[in-house]
Amino acid sequence: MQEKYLPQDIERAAQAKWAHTQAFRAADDGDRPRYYCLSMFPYPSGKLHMGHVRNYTIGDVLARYHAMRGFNVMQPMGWDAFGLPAENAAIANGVPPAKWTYANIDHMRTQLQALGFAIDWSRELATCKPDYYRWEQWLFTRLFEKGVIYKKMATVNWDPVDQTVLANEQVIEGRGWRSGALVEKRDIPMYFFRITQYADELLTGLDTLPGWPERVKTMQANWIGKSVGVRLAFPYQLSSPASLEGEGRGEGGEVENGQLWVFTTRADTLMGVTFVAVAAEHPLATRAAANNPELAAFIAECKQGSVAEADMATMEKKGMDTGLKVTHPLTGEFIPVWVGNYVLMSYGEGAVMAVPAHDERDFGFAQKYGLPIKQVISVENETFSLDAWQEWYGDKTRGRCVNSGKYDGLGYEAAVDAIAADLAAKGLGEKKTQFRLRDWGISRQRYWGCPIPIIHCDACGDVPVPAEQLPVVLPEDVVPDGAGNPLNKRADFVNCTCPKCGGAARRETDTMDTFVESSWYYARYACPDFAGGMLDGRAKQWLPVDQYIGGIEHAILHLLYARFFHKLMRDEGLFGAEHIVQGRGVASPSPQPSPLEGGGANDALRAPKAIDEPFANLLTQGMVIADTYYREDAAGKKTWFNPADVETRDGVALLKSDGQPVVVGGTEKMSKSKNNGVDPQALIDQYGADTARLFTMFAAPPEQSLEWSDAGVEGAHRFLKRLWKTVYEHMQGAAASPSPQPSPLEGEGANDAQGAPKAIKDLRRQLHQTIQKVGDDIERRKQFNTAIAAVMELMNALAKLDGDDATTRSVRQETLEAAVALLAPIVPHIAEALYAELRPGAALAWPAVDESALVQDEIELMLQVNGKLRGSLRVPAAADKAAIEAAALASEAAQKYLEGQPPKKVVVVPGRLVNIVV
RNA sequence: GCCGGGAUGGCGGAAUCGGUAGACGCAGCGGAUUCAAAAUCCGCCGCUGGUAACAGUGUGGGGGUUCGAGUCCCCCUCCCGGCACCA
Repeated sequence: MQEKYLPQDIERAAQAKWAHTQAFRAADDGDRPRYYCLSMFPYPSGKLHMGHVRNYTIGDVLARYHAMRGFNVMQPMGWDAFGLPAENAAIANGVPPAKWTYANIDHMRTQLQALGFAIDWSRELATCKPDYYRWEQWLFTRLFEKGVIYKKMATVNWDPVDQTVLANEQVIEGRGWRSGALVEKRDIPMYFFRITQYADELLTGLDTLPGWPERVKTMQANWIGKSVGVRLAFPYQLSSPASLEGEGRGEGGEVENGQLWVFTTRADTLMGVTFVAVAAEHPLATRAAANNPELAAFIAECKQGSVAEADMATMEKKGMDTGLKVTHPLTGEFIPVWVGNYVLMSYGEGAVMAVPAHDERDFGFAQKYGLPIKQVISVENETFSLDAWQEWYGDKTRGRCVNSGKYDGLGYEAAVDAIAADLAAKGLGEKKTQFRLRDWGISRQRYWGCPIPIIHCDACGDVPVPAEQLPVVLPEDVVPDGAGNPLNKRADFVNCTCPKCGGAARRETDTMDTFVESSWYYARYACPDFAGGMLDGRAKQWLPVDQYIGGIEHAILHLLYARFFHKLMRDEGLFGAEHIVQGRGVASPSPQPSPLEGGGANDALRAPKAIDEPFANLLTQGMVIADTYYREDAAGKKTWFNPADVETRDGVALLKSDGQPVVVGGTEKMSKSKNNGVDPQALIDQYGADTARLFTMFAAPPEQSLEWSDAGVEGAHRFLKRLWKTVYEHMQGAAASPSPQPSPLEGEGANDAQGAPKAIKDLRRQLHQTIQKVGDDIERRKQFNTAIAAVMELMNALAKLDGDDATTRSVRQETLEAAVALLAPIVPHIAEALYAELRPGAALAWPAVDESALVQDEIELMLQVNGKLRGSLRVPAAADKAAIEAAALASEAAQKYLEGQPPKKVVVVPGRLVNIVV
């Protein structure tokens, strides 16, 4: 055995062996239970970052653990290859996005392979390849014909200088990122997925996902935002535009009757409405602005700035009176109509009824513009005052109606019911369930994406591309210049013939949101080579994904879209005909298959699973963060330095190149802008993949953010060196000993109460406790840092075990074999090499727990007096409560505090503590 | 602004069901080894007082429940993620 731990050598050898034996090829057939372990695929941005290393190591630990326990594991990998950064790189460097993307993929694949992940590379896919996106286009055309996809107008960020649509990310403080021009909102036609049709199922489906983090389910539920309220109308009469002002009834001219619809969850406050507010894009606002230049200017101002909700919600609330009046649906009173910059056209009806007395935002608005505030809810012992908003004004749980005529005295629910009934009788309203969730607009005015398979024909309208003409191939030789979609300039792409009438037609040049590609890739991994359709029978066999791993930042959008897409594919019959109808699939997910005992178990077939949800278990990992360092010049411009170029001496951070100090700027998410990314490649080159893997798993639990630390990496590497050395010395001892290599102790031998020395018994107990804990930490708790800590403790204990007799050497052998196997999912290369030394020719197997080694005959309890720790107590493991209490009271510590008095109370928690209250 | 999460020694973190706060690792300090250094090995290590035994105190801040609270409840502060065209 080699004396030194040489990670580069053993990692190269292990990876070569795995490649040669195709060790990670998932079998599509066979009767071993399956385990589908999936990490979110990367965007091929250039090179791997630490977040990738962390994500894929977590997945790899789970995949390798399950493989060791006998599962048929599938862990695939692919590339989320369409997207904006490729276009940005093209603008910056003049390289076609396709070329840039494929080069990045090649480099990153090499990096992933160097980390030794147990990936089945035969299933690799890239979303920018026609053999992938053709099926997305195919599904689009099916859904378009079914009406699940439809076209409507939607608002986008428009850069008036670059003449292009901007992503929210490209709008910096209301201005275009390249031109610096003030961004405008502009309405353009887009295609939408009718995700709201599935809102209820997406909400109730969350209850069938016990393997998802509560917080992700809560976020999704809030995002879907189901609320029961009342949709109601404020009738109005408008005369011809010439006389729009005044009471709105108009003298002379044509009278137009209309209804302004709003949605409210507080119909009980309807009698307190003092104005209604409409969005700037609302038809009524447009109408009123026609001959009101001041209002038109205000509407134009509202249309400036980005469409991002965070911007909308934090800006100053502004409004303007339209001069129009509507009538209250119950009282017939005239109510003024305002335009409000805070009213969203895309939610509800694009208009809200304002009750300043009982809505905080309306209250502020009314105060600002001097609009009336009318109290219609009161709470006992509370006094209403116009001076300031008070919490109870908006509380619907405690109030009763006042100043509301026949509704006075009613509580929230009774008032809503009564008012809804009266509105319904007049045909001016009804109860309605409203979702916050909006339909998913997928049109992007960008080049590097999946073409939307629609042909525009003057005679036939929007015609979906027939299946036999798919895929609509995206030309890959295009270089975008940042001004508009370059596809529009490609006559060879745009010009085509209408599939219906054969006349000249134009191809749609918008591409799809890249979220569409990432919404179904998990299913395609089951059958990436299937040329006859989107999915084949293998998808049904592998799905749902047993374990999905990815960043918490995807908690809502990606995970919701993928759940939605899964249901679309189900209803398209892609998982088998029996699942087509909603809700007719298997009712609830089966529990996780339990690990196989002994690794064989042909009968432990995977139980039937629900096909309604794509991901049975979800793990959301935290970010990787690192220190930032900078220097500031006279003009206040900061230059950021990479942590790799900085060293800390005596608590002062110095730049390595000039030895001068730099400012420490705090710990932040690794990013290009702060130049604090640590390149995994440098780490692998210096310490090897196992050290990189060990450190990322040890430094923090998966769900928390992970702080980068060079010293921590050293520590991880040191542990692996020590592990290597321990095995080496053990093997040297074995070679020198007269007896052949020791076999590990099995059960009885060393464990016999009289036979074995205490040190041996204690170590074996710790060993088997550790086996139990590590399995539990990996499989149930998914907390790998404590699993590693437990093995470290075991190794520390082993180091203290002296002796060279046969029994000691056998226990040492048993302990080392188990420790190496327990670490194998985390540091597979070194484990492979050490196990080959400890057990030549044997395959790595998960160690079994020896229950008899866990038995203890005496245990230690802590002794508290008044809840404070005052001593400890040794009692037989079998002692009952009375015996423990007697022993506790008799103890020296108890006597000291009791001072001869009887205790007030004694609390005995068997196996834990005794608390004496004096 | 809205939704979700977090805060524990000098640092990363542990404490799994309300029961020994600080496991494990890093840094630091002391020692061994060495001509010396690196590497390695051994020991110490929350804070305050004390030579020590020990005592007090301590999980972002304030209050509460309990024999007992890092953990449960109420209020507050700060930090992070998401907000529909970044992926």
